[in-house]
Amino acid sequence: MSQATPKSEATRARIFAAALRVFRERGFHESTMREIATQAGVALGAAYYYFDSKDALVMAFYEEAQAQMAPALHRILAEGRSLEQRLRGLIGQKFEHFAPNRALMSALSAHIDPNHPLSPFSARTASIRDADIAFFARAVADSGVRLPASIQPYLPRLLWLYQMGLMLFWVYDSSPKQVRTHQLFDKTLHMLLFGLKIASVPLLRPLYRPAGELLKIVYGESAP
Amino acid sequence: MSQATPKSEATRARIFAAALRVFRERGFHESTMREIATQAGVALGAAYYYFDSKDALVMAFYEEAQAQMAPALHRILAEGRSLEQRLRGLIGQKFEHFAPNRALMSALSAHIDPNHPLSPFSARTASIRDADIAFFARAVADSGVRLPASIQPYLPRLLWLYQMGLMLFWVYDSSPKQVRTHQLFDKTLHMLLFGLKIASVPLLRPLYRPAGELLKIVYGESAP
DNA sequence: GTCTATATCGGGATAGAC
DNA sequence: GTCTATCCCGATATAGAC
Repeated sequence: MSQATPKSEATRARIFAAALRVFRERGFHESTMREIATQAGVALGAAYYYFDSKDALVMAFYEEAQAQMAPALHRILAEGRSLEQRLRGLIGQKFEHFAPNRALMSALSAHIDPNHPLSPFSARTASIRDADIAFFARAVADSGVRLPASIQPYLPRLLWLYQMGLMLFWVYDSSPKQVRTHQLFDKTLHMLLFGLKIASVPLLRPLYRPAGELLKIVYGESAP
Repeated sequence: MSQATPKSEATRARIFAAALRVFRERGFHESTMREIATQAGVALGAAYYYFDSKDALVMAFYEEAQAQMAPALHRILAEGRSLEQRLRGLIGQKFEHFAPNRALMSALSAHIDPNHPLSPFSARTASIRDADIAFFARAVADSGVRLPASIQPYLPRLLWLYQMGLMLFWVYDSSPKQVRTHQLFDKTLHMLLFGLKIASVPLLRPLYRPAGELLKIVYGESAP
């Protein structure tokens, strides 16, 4: 997007930092590009020179977050042994990382529309999403989880979706310190692991076929 | 808000109709109040006289939809005997009713934020939501479904949530005639009914307690 | 009470001067 | 690369016609 001229890189960083500051204080919607520019000590036009739109600042935020979290996520996968430890670690790390910007996140989660560039399901965010799903794939990989062949390949994507649901709940969780989310996380994680454990039980056979077909439908061509 | 003077009622209706027309053509975000007013043959001020904001037009759309659908939903409940028939009927009716405005709906489903007035989870839409959930309560009422006491009371709200999830998928389903949604509906409905049937099986006991606690947490005070 | 006309403001985005 | 000026739009407000 822009070459790393030290000078320009510094200006860009200053604008980005100012944006995060303003977003945190005011919330996304109430923040204005004018104020961001002022806070960064540049003119409005300069802000638009570096970031095509207010949304572009958010994309930068996403990308930075992913880059910053990656080492911690790798460490968690390496250290954790059980699927439970790993999932708890991965998802917990996200909560921790995004906590300071929870207010900002809430403005963003508004974008469920897969056609909106900022949506976690959009084409624009595909690379971020795929990299993220890959972490879940690694978490499952040598965990000994066995599912019907029609379902197994979708597990990483389903776990990612589960995480997104938790994040969505978290973002709008007004309980002190978001305890409700953490309780929800705890309970659902146990239910999930129990579900995986009993998935091969004969009683549940009638669920396999429709579940497999369903996943094929949902992940048919486009990919929420 | 405004008394039913025939004259004023007609103007209001004209503006409302124009808004829906413009929304359908342009999409919600791209529609302007100026164009809606022009299309309705009134001045901008008149549009704002009847509708406080662009969002108010959407609220009116929601309310009108509910009022228009109510008779059909009652009929479906009266005619249908099994839970399956009823759920299929209720949810199918929604799809049918909203089909002409699917593009508009997609712009609206962007509002997941419970704090946003237009969100299906907001305080502002509570009465619509409650009335809607009541239909699901009636669908369950004499259907013979038996769940653990810690879960049973939440069933109508969960079914409503299930419906909202389907609608969300539908709204962004780009497959021809939204076949994918209808396949998804079919499969998940069967899985759901099977799940309800086997819910009391001893094997699944370990799921009751966390599930009950979880629902208590989620529906604790605020009510998504 | 119903509506027009118009002015104003804040804010996202762009064009062109420098 | 950066700034100034400008446009467009949602929203609000107001004065006044009928």
